[in-house]
Order: sequence, then C-alpha cells, then structure tokens
Amino acid sequence: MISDVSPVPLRRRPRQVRGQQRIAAILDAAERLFAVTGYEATSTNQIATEAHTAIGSLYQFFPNKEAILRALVARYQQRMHDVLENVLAADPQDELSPDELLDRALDPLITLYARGYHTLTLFLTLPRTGDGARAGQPLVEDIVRRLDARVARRVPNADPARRELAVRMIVETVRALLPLTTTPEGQVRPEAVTELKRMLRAYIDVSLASLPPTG
Amino acid sequence: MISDVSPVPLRRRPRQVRGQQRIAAILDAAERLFAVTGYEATSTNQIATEAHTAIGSLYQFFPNKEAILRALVARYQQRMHDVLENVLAADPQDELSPDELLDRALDPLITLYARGYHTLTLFLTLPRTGDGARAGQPLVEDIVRRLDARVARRVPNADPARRELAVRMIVETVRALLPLTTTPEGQVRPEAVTELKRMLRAYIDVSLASLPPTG
DNA sequence: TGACAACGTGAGCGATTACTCATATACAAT
DNA sequence: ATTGTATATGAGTAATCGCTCACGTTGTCA
Repeated sequence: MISDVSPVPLRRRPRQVRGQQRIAAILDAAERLFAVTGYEATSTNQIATEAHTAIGSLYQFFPNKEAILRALVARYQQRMHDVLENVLAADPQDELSPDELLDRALDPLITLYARGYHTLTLFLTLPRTGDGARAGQPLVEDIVRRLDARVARRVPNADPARRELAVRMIVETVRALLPLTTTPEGQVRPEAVTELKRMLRAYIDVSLASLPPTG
Repeated sequence: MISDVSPVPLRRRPRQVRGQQRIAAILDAAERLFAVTGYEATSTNQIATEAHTAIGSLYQFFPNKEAILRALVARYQQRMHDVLENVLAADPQDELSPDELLDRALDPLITLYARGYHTLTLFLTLPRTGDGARAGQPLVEDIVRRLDARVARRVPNADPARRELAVRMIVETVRALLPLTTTPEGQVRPEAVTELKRMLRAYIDVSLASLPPTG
C-alpha cells in the first residue's frame, strides 16, 4: 500500500467509467508533454488537446495545474513502489547476493524507463524548486526509507545516519544515471547498464558492506 | 581558453563600462532568480527589477530570455573550466594518486557550490529539454572531452568508447550528487563529501584502473 | 419516461508573459 | 559647444497563460 505521503487533491472523484478514462487520458497526455516540453512550458490547454478533451473537462477533475503533476508523481510512486516491493518480496530471508539484488531492482526499472523514453524523464528531471520539489520529493524519500529499512536488517550494527546516507547516495545515483542507460529513441544501452551496476556494486562493497557500528 | 561551444548571442556588445556592469548585474540577478524560482517561472521583468534596471536595458544587450540563460551557463563553463584546468595543470606528469586528484577536483567544486547554495543549483537542475538542454549540454560535453583526453594518457590501451563512457559516468555522478554535499543554508556536509569521494574512488578502481584494451 | 446528477464543452476573462519602441540621458569624440 | 553614438527608460502590445462558467450531453436511477 502507498503510504500517506503526497495526497492527490481531486476536485471531484469520478463516479463513472468515463471520468476515470478521462483522468487516465489526461495524465497520459500530461506525462508526454511534461517530459518533452517541461512542466512550466506546458499549458493546460495543450494537455487537454493532447488528451482529446476540452479544457473544461480537465478542470472538472483537477483543481489546478499542480494537481496534475502531483497525480502523475503518484502514478510513478505506485509503479516504482511495486518494483521495489517485488524485489524485497522476492528476498524475504535476505539471501540474495548484491549482484542479484541489483539485477532484480535495476532491470525492471530500466525496462519501465525504456518502454517510453520520456515516461520517467519527467520524474528524473523534476526541478528541485516550486511545484516540482513539492511533488517530487516524497517519492525519493519513500524509496530511501523502505530501502534503508531493509538494509538495516542486513547490517544491524551500522550507524543509522551513515547507513541512510549510503542508501540515499545509491538512490540518487540511480535517479541521476538512469537516463544514460537508454537512448532518446527508447533503446536500452547495455554498456551503460553494466557500467551503472558496476559503480553501484563497487560502492556497496566499500561502503554498505563495511559500515562501522554506531559511535 | 574556452572552446567554440555554446556561443552567447549578444544583441550589442557593450562598449562602455556601464554596459559591462549592467550585464553583470543582470546575470547575477538572473542567477539568483533562476535558482530559486526556476527558469520558466522567472520573468524577464523580474530579472530587470532584481538587477535594479529597466526592462528596456535588459533587451539592449540580450535578444531574448534564452540568451540570458546561455550567458549564465557560459559563466559557469568558464569557472568550471578553470577548476578542471587547475587540476590538470597541477599534475602535468600524471603523478598524482586518484585520491589526490579527487580531492583537488572536488574540493574547489564543492567550495564553489557552497559559496552560494543556489549558484550552481541552476546548472545542476537544468531540465534536459527546451532551452535548458540547448544551454546546458555543451558544459557537460566540454568537461567529458577534456577529462577523457587526460584519462587517455593514463590508460592508453583502453577501448575509447568504454573509457569515454566511464568518464561520463563520473561527470554525471558528480553533477547529480553535488547537491547532497551542501545544505540549503550553504553549509558543507563533510560526511556526504566523503561518501561521494568513496563512490567515485570505488568506481575508478574497478573500472577506469582496469579498462580492457581495444577489441 | 422523467428527473436528477455526472460529465462534456469552448468562448472568454483577468492576469501575466516576452518583448518593442519612441524618447530621454550619459558619454566620447572633435 | 556640438555632434554622434552608446545606453537608459517604462508605458505599451500582441500573445499566451491558468482557469471559470453558463450551457449542452450522457448516464443512472425511479
């Protein structure tokens, strides 16, 4: 289940299938436009046109432009939550090796990214100011928190602050370097994937695997 | 000297000191506003007001808003060019250890970043689309190119494509994780600096130091 | 079938945008 | 002092923005 971060304020929750489909179409359109044109430079009228609907319909459900962004981020949060959940669920006893964990976590993430190149670009390039920061930050925090909890089980004697910092480094590194693993045309670049895993594995070896105890 | 990338189109090159000072004031104002409010959300009238000048004066020198962004990036390019230049010049015979090189490259970069927290935030959070991509990409490319040339001297038998990819990974990692080394209040976080260097050092050891020969 | 609610629609509103231009002032030359 | 050029100014313009609202259309009850 999604935690209580980042509530998505809808002006009116749809009570018919039409409404749900319209919302999905609007989000799909906004996803494409935000990724290509950027959040600020994309107009709500553009979104409505791209979604083959009227501007009035858009504002039937979304109170303002930022709500669209927040709803989009919520969708990403759901998908990435599922990815991480599958990884953690597949290793309940903490038996998998770091390489296996990296494969199981990064490969679906990269697939998700490559499916439509511009899909995750939105999240990855969100500005850290204004609407972007308010909408994007909870996503990273949620992942860091859940990943850190699992790492804590593996390395119980580590200093929590330093462990959380290491986890955050990993998450931010993935977030920053994921675009390198895919071409703008949506083709996965295996060398870049290898290199990213190499970097993460190297960092895990020298940092996570040898975290000093508290004190 | 700066290479011929990213030409900055000025409507009129200033021929008096007044003009040069105005341009500097406009760039300083834009730097602050872009970092806090974002590029798109910052209006040219805001920039003029913040620079204590009239909107007309702004357009005396800059043909449009994007030209301001490009001029700003050119300033960053100059400063970061100098940082990298100092590192390379301090090690003409390739004698320094990786740790020394990391210290000499990252410490001034972090200082530059912390001097004003929002200063480099602009560059680091530039969206990869629209005006941002056109303005920001040459900077990364320039650094990758010059760093790769030096690495090529150290590891002459490496496959060029893989070597360049490794260098790009390092540059993008620094670019992405630099914000973690400084608090929003401008205080350097030494633990984060240590962690960033640890990750880069680990990657260098497993990748750059053992690049396979061409084939 | 009638009635009410959910949903669809787009012209248009006030606000804001990037940018212009006619005009005024400061400087550098003779 | 005079002339020419560089710079300063801000009211104004066309365009675009996020968003509203009055009025249709579709769906869901009875």
